[in-house]
Amino acid sequence: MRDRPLALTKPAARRTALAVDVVVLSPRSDTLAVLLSRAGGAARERWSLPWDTPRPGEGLEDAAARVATTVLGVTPVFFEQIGALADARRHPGDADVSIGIAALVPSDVHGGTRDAEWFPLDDLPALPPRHRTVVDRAASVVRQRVDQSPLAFRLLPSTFTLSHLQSVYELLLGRRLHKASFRRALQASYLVEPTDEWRGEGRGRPAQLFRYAPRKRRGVRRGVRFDLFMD
Amino acid sequence: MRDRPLALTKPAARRTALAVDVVVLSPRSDTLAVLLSRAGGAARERWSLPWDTPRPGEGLEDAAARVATTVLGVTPVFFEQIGALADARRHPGDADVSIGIAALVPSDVHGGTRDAEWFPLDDLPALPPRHRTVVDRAASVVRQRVDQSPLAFRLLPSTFTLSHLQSVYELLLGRRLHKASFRRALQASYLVEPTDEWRGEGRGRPAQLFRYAPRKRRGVRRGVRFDLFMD
DNA sequence: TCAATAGTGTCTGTTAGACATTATGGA
DNA sequence: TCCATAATGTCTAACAGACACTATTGA
Repeated sequence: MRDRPLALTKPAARRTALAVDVVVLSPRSDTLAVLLSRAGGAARERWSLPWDTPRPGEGLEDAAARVATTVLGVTPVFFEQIGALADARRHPGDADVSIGIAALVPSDVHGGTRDAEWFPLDDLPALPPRHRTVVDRAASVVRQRVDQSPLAFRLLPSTFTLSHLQSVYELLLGRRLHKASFRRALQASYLVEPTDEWRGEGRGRPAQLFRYAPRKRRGVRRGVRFDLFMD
Repeated sequence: MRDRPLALTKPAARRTALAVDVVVLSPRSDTLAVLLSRAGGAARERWSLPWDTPRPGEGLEDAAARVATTVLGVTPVFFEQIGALADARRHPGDADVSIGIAALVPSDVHGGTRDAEWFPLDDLPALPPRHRTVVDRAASVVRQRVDQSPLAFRLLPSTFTLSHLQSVYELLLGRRLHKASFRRALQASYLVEPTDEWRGEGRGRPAQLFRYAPRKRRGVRRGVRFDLFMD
C-alpha cells in the first residue's frame, strides 16, 4: 500500500541542462529587429540568440538581463516570458530545456557590441533550430499580448509622439491602424499624458510629446471577443 | 582578444533541478477547481500541486500529461503553459526552477484518485509558497488568454449547450456576461456548430447541443483595445 | 397553470472606421 | 506658395447591452 504521496516519491534528484534564450527586441529603422550574436568561427558567419545557463540562485529575468547586457552593452528593463521549450530541436548548447525571454529595448537605446548585430524580425539569417522556434514564439507572444501588456511603451523613449506610438503598435501587430480611432481609444484608456514639449522632425506640423502614465483602470469590462488565433 | 563568441564560451555544463508543476483545472460543481495531491504524513493534511521532474528526452507537455494522469486517472489532452518561475519561494522538491503548466479537463471527466482532491480555485488550502504563486499565475493566465485560445471549449464535453459554454466563460472571467450579446458574438465567430441533439436538464425548455468546430478566421481585424491588466 | 430555462427580436447608446477639415511647420 | 504631418470634427455602420417577448419543457 502506498502511504507516501506520489509527488514526493521522486525527489528532484534528476538535473537538467537549462538555457535562457533571450530575444532582444527593438524598433530599428522602421522594423522590429532582433539582436543576434555571432556564433561559429570567423570564417563563416553564423548567428544565434544570445543565451546562457542561469546561475545558482539567479532569477530567470536576472539571467536574461545578464545575457542581454553582454550583447547589448546596456541593461534592458522590461522582460516578457515567451515560454519553455523542450522539443528535440537542436540547441546550440545542447540544452534539454530552453526558457525563452523577450527583452524589450527602447528605440533610443544605442547598444550593440562587436559580436552582435540587429536583424529585421522578418528577415533573419539561419538560426539553430530551437532558436528559430523561440523567435517565432516570441513574435507570436508579443502580438498576442500587445493589448494586455504595455509592451509598446517599452519599445519607445520615455517621451514619444502619438504617431510614433501608433507606428510601434503597427509593427507589433503587423497591420495598419486607423489614426483617429487609435487616438480616441488611447484617450479613453488613460494610459498616456501629454508633456509640454513638442517635436518637429523635418517638415510638417510638430507633434506633442506624451509619456506613459497609466492613471486608472477602465470601469467597464465588456463582452467576450472570441479572437482565437489560428496560426 | 576574444575569438569565440560569447554564447559559446560557456557550455551548458551547469545543471538545474527542474520541476513541472501542473495545475489541473476543471469546472466542478459550478466553480473552477484545481486538483491537489495529498502531501505530508497521514496525520496532518497537507496539499501541493502534482509535479515531477521531466525525464530525459521527455517534452514538457508530456511530463505534465504523465503527472496529471497519475493524480487524475485519465490523461488530459489540452495544456497551456503558465510560465517559468525561479524565485526563492520554496518548492516542495527544492527545485530551482518550476515550469507551470495548466491541464484543462472537461467537466464530464470523472477522475481523481485516493491521493488527490478537487478544491475550488478561490478557496484553496495552504500550499507550498512556490505552488501558491503558480496557481495564482495560472488563474491570471487563463483569464488573459480566454479569448485568444479555445480554453473554454477544453473545459466542456465534446457537445455542450450554449448556456453551459457561457457559464464556463463566466467562471474563467469571473464576471457575468450578457446572454444575447454572448450568442451574437459567438455566432459571428464561427467557432461552434449545432448538432441535431437536444438536452433537457430538469425543467425548462431543452437546449440544443453544439460542438466546437472553428470554421474560418474572421476577416476583419479591428482596432487596438488598450486593455492593460493592472493587477 | 406556474416556474424555469432556451432562444430571439427590437431598441438605443457607444464605438470604430471613413472622410474631411483645420493647424502648423519646412522647403 | 506648396507640401507634409499633426490633430480633430462629423458622419455612418457595426456592435454591445437592456429589455421584452416567444418557445418548450417539468411540476
